[in-house]
Amino acid sequence: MNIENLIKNKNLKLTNARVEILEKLAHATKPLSYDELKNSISMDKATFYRNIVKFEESMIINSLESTDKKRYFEITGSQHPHFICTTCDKIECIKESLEINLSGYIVENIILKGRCKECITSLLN
Amino acid sequence: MNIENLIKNKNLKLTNARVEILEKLAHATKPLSYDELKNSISMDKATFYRNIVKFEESMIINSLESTDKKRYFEITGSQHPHFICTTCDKIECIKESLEINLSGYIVENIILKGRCKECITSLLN
DNA sequence: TACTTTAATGCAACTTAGTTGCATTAACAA
DNA sequence: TTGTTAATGCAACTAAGTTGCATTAAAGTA
Repeated sequence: MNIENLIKNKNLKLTNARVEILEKLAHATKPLSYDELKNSISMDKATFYRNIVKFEESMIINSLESTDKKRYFEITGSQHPHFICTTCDKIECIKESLEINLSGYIVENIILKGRCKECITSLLN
Repeated sequence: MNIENLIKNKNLKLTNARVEILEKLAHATKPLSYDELKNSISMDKATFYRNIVKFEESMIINSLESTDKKRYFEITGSQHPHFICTTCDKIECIKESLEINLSGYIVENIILKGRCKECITSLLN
């Protein structure tokens, strides 16, 4: 599925801003914040955030709140857990699946907080 | 361990503000935000947040970021996962332990995001 | 293709959770 | 009791994200 169909299939108007945002997120290997995207996109931040709302309503993207007060955005699909390091604030995608079974709830996202490999190593030195 | 010892054992000065914050958090059944605490505490918000920093450094409390842009604080000890509902923003403590094994990382907190029982029920009606 | 409707956009002003500077006050060790 | 240092209150600030409004552009229709 290409970006244009991703937008059109949700009955959203195809605009440059929407294509730009989804192109960047589709090529990323981890969730990105507005702050990380702003230099490589050309729209106003109001447009960015209004499109983020539309994308989340349509479940094209999902987001998570980090320890640095920013929201991070990611294309939905092949959902996976995320790890947020409380020492360096880095966000990583976790490849291995984590078998959470919690009856009665619908779990959409798993976020683990703690110390990442690099921060554990530098603590030891 | 009472509140006063909790503070003194970390070599923090015993102040009214610190006792107040920890009293409230110790009696809570879920993590609380400044917004939820402000009417039952008597200090300025600057004092509140500066003490939060001290408490987190000393690992007396820990915190999590919710979907409502607020931080929620909780006494550390008997660590357990949390569930944040992406529909109603409610935070719940999860009783059952969730067996996460992720080699190389230190996992300090598990946060599950999704739909809570009440929001699933009201979706069906 | 031109026309029409409605939604998307840019800009600037705003909101609000959390932070900081500074003068004052209180904890606590000697 | 006093002296040192950290904690506090107040007010001003910061920054991620939101909103109002006038303008523009998408896309359905003739």
